[in-house]
Amino acid sequence: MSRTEPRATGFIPVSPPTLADVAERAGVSRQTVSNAVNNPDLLRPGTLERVRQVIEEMGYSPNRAARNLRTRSSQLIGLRVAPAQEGTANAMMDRFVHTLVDTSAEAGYHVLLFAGDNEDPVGGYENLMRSTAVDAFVVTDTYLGNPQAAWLSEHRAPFVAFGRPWDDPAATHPWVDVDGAAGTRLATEHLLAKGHTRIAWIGWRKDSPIGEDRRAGWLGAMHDAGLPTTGLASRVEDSVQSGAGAAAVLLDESAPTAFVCASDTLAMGVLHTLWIRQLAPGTDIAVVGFDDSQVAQVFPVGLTSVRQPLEDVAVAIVRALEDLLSHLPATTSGVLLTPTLAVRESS
Amino acid sequence: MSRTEPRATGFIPVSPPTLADVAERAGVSRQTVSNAVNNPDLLRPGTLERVRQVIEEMGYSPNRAARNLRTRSSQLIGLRVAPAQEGTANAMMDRFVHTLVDTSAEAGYHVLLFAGDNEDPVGGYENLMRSTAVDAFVVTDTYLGNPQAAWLSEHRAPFVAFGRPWDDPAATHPWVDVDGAAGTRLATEHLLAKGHTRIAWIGWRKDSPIGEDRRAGWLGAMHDAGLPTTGLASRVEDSVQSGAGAAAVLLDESAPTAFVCASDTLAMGVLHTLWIRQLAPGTDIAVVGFDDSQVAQVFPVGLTSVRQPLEDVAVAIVRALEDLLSHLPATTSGVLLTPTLAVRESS
DNA sequence: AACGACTCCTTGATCGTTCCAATCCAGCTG
DNA sequence: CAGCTGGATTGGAACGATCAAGGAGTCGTT
Repeated sequence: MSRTEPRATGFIPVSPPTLADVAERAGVSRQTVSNAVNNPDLLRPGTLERVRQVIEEMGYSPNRAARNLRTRSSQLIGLRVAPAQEGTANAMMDRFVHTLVDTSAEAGYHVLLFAGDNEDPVGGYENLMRSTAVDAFVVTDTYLGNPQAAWLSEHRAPFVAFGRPWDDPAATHPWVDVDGAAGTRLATEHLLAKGHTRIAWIGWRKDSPIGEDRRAGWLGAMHDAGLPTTGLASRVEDSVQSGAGAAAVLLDESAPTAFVCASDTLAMGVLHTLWIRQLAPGTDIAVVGFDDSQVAQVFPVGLTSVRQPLEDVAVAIVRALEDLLSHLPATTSGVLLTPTLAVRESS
Repeated sequence: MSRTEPRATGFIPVSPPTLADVAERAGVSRQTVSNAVNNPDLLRPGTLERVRQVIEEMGYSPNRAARNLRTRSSQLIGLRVAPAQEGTANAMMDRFVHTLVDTSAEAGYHVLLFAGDNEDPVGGYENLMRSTAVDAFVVTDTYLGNPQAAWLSEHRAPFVAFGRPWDDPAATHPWVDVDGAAGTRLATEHLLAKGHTRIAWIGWRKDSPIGEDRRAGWLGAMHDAGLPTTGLASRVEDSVQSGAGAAAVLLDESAPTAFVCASDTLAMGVLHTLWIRQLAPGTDIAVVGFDDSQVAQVFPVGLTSVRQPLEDVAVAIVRALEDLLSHLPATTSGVLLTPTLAVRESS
């Protein structure tokens, strides 16, 4: 009687079996089937086996909408994707999304992408939260003082940030980040070990906390080695042209033998300048980039680059999400991971 | 009475308002509120206005799970992401996903990413379909004779493919693809217009229908121009090294003045060889790649490349999905779009 | 023999929405 | 004025799962 007549008619796709269908066929109650799926321990082994077999036979999977409605959870994690824009190297995001999807799948979650609107950055979040479409969010762009983290905190929406709360160290939300300073320190020490002493820095303008963090790693390593840094640093915007320009100026004025850059994009610029000047990367002048992007890997001269452990970031984020959603007291509020160095021909 | 006491207690996030809450406050029935949201035309203007105001006041959004359960649709589109793997240039996928998310948002859909397992390529699809978690799928990797399209067709799962059904021209599912041959023809004709006559081809092995398609564009353009092609083509696997090797051989044996490549990866290899031989791309030898990937854009010498109209692909896919899900007769089964040429310094 | 404790399973209610059929009401017709 | 029409609104049922109680049945204890 749960399978009324009109449901099986016509060429319209036949509805999948329900809990009640399985129950009837197995000669047990709905709840028992439910338990077979969600709490197998509650059933006697014999019953469990029988129910499982019927489930298999009928190809039953719990209807997600019904389950979501009842349990008030969707097993979905929302991830905002910025509007498609040209040029910006988001190959890193690609790697991150892949690992996030893989990792959260293991924890029983799927990833829901939603469109971001630059005009109204929190609109998408609000919508999904109010309609209880996702259980939590992963927020990735916490760098510029964007209002998302604050807004989500205020509205008590569960979320984990990829990126430290730079502007508000007192923020209480969980976050995972990569230690940029440790990365550039790694790069600089690698160059020091190779015998370089005049190691230049090309980074971003002062208003980027991430940029300042990365710069600090270079500066610290140089100071620890007792080396001077005056005239060896420059701050430009993140583009190939700017990187090329900065490299040209530094080469003319300070004669460095190596460059550490805040991004692969800037490093590309350096390589460009070297190329024009007929200097061989790696032999004449060493170059290290940041992010280990696609370009670093395929460039005719492989670019040594600081590589973020995005797999570990994804794992940490998913773990934080699980803690958050199980209403456990958060184990820790922030996790800081250390990058590695992918060494190639350019250094 | 719909708002029982315990719901508003404690620090546990207060439940969002429901249809019934809005109805009570507005002094109308649930159904009327529902109509205000979904079928405004059915309401008298005055009523509509009043209900809308209450909705606004209370910050009401329909609960997605409940709606999904009742309507048997989730407004979600499933997209499988291949397991994270190193090296393969999927920056194109990145661009595609962005535009797909944007486009489907306009049509009221979100994109659900799910993990793919190489062992069991259809497992993820089956799961989501049986649990009615998504309304349809977008399948992107139809190149190698993978079983997904066939499996989905067989199980009557709604889906649209990005990529032609090469192995089965009789397949009836909707698809959208980019005309690779037209792209390489465009590239070749661009080079012909620049005065080149000895234009070489570096492509993939014969078992790739996409590769053969792209090759055909070059071949056709050369034939149409009455130019010989013997000794000017080579087939290798898709890697920088292979491209570099092929370029070296071709330069030695056939003295081409230009290269058309089946991918940016191969074009990178060509540039590498030119670099080693101190030949200037663009002035000495012209090079054209395929996909307009990140590397093409930032390479010290900008790489001319065939650019797939991924935005248009996304739009066409979403349109096909809408047709499919509204149970309209599909307007057309397949859509073939023409790429453009992004001209840079290398040609 | 009665009782509680425990295991295993079942029953009714519920989540929040939309579908369906029924009802109300004003305006028109004959 | 009854009868009809059609637009606006309503109440009950259903979607398919889980939750919260409650019943059998078995066992050991008093």
